[in-house]
Amino acid sequence: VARRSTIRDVAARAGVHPATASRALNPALAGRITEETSARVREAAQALGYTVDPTARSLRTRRSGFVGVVIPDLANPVLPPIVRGIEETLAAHGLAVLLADTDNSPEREATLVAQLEARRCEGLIVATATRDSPTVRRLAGGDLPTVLVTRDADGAGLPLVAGDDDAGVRAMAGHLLGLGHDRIAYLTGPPELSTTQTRLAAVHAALDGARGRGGLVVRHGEAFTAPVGRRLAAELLRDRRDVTAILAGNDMMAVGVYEALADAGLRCPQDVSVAGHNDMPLVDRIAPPLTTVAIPQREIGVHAARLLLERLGDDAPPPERRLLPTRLVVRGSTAVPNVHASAGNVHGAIPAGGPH
Amino acid sequence: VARRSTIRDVAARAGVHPATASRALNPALAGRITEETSARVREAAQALGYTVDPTARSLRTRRSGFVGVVIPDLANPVLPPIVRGIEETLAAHGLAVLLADTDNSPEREATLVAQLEARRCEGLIVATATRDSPTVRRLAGGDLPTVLVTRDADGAGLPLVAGDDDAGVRAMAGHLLGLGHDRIAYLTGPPELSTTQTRLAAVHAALDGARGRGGLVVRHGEAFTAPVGRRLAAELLRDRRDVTAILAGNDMMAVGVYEALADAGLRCPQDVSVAGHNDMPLVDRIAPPLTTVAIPQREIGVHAARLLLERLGDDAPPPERRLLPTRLVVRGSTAVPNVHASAGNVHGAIPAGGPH
DNA sequence: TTGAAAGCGCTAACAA
DNA sequence: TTGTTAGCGCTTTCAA
Repeated sequence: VARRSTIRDVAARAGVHPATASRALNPALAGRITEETSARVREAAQALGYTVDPTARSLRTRRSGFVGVVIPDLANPVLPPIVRGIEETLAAHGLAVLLADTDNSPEREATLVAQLEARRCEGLIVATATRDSPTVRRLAGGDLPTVLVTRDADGAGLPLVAGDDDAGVRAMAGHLLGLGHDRIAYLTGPPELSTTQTRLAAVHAALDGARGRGGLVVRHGEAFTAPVGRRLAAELLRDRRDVTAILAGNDMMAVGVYEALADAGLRCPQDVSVAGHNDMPLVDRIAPPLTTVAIPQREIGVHAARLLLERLGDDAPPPERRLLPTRLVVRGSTAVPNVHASAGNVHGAIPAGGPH
Repeated sequence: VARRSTIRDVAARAGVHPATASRALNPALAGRITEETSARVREAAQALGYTVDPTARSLRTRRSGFVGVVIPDLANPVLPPIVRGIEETLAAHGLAVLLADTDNSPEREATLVAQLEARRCEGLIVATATRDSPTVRRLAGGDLPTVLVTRDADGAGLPLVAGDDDAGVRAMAGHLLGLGHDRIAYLTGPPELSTTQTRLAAVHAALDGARGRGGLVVRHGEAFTAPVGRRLAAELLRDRRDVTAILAGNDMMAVGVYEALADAGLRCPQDVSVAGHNDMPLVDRIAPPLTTVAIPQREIGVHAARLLLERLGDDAPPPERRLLPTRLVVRGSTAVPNVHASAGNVHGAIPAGGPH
């Protein structure tokens, strides 16, 4: 096994001092070195197959070249495209991604963030935030550049990139009102998540004033999953058989709502309209195809990475909240209330709003 | 911003030499140090909030604590659970995951693997292998411990963890034969992937001898995607209207087949049965629910990580090919040929085979 | 523009 | 069991 060649080997071969070789190989120092010397060094490096040892460089420069990405659960279909967007963007800037999956546990979040700090990450992109996460609060106070994605933390003042849920949910509410619904239920997740709060606030803003007051029922569940959606919908249908539309906090919950409707012998959309949020893969193929709000996942990742890159620079701009445009996607799960739909379902996509 | 404390600070506070402090903090050296000294050092470390600098340690020990995970496309729903399994298992052993997404490009594969090597990863888990990947061939010859997942490389002799596709496909073929199908088509991906080869070989083994010879038609496409599945199925139906069952290389292709059938005015499963492979999320909710082969994704990740951990040790065992049991999942997309199905669809899961 | 010297923080080898 | 010494490979002063 041949020993890996070092900067000394390169220097020796080029007949210069290691420091000179180092400088010749550093693009930032171009111009401060003779082109001839530089060429000789590059040639030597090439011949020896030299690549810099990032560990040694890190030790010296105090820059690790790593960014930590903290996610709640990679199996959540919203996240992979976001992670991809982050990874691509950072890789283009020579930064590598250290992936940490907390499995939705605050304790694991604390541990993993501590480990990422110990590994001297240059920055963090955090998708795990609960509104009151102590770990995130600590990060907000510290000097490790941090950007939140998808989920916000109260009062932390950290930069955030997310879909414009407010506009998306308002567009969805408008769509339902336009169809003539006035007994609408909103099934959502735990209040600890900003996602829950933001979407719920938008629902209230859009529906509280509309038509006969009291037309909106809200139910919280402990997670954004199909089983929880099913349970909430079942309970709802027991109490309030008169609802004409059920808005789910996300697509998985909507799938659970489908089950509860089937259990109750109700048809979607003829008896009850259902809508989701996220537009995850295959929801356009389920029965009925789900009306939902699409969020620009990869773009969210790209923008989060860009925001972090900005903050890694010398003059970090003030924390920015960047909300990317969502899109209302109308499919077959929503229809005019109490009317037997017969013709083909409406398909289409309507912009729901831009950054604000 | 307070300077981070170093081992020297800890040593000074504990009144010992830095080397002693280092030893006291190293669990592997327990017993070779006075318990009293050790306690004093730990106390000092605690008081100062000391955490070792992994960069400096790496430089000295020549171990980075990183494992590179190279995947073709994180947006492919099969992969996230595998990555999770890997990440969890390695994290439990103090190893961090460096994620690299090649976007299915051999060039990016080469570049990213080179970068992971440059970063001194201790090992690699590679899911991008094409059967003849030069990059993977080079890794097989080198001394960087490498484990392949899901996709094998010809003659590289590298350890591999994957689902037992052979058993899974044979079980599926048996299921179709059992229903009475004899005009069966297999739509699959590019021959460069071992996935294609393995599954195709199993299809041949199970179907070539069965019933009237010539009953099997095979078509290759350039990718395992819905549009490709749709195109292949459309072409197939143009040439061979008599097929009674279409076996798709994976679930996404199967979804494309659904579209082609609808385009051709054919019903599934009444006119043509369709089956997939992978059992990705929501294929149980599409219309009709897809019969498919489930693969133990997270388990594959866990075993890949374990195999790598073994090889990181001093006495690496010989390369092992570990195939994990798959499961035939029968849903509503397969039925007896040429019979109008009316009753509820069959649901169930049958073990398809174990490791061999 | 280049060379010399030093040191990032840690731990392995050797000595006591 | 502990201390001493040295050096991992690199880059950045400082001096020429």
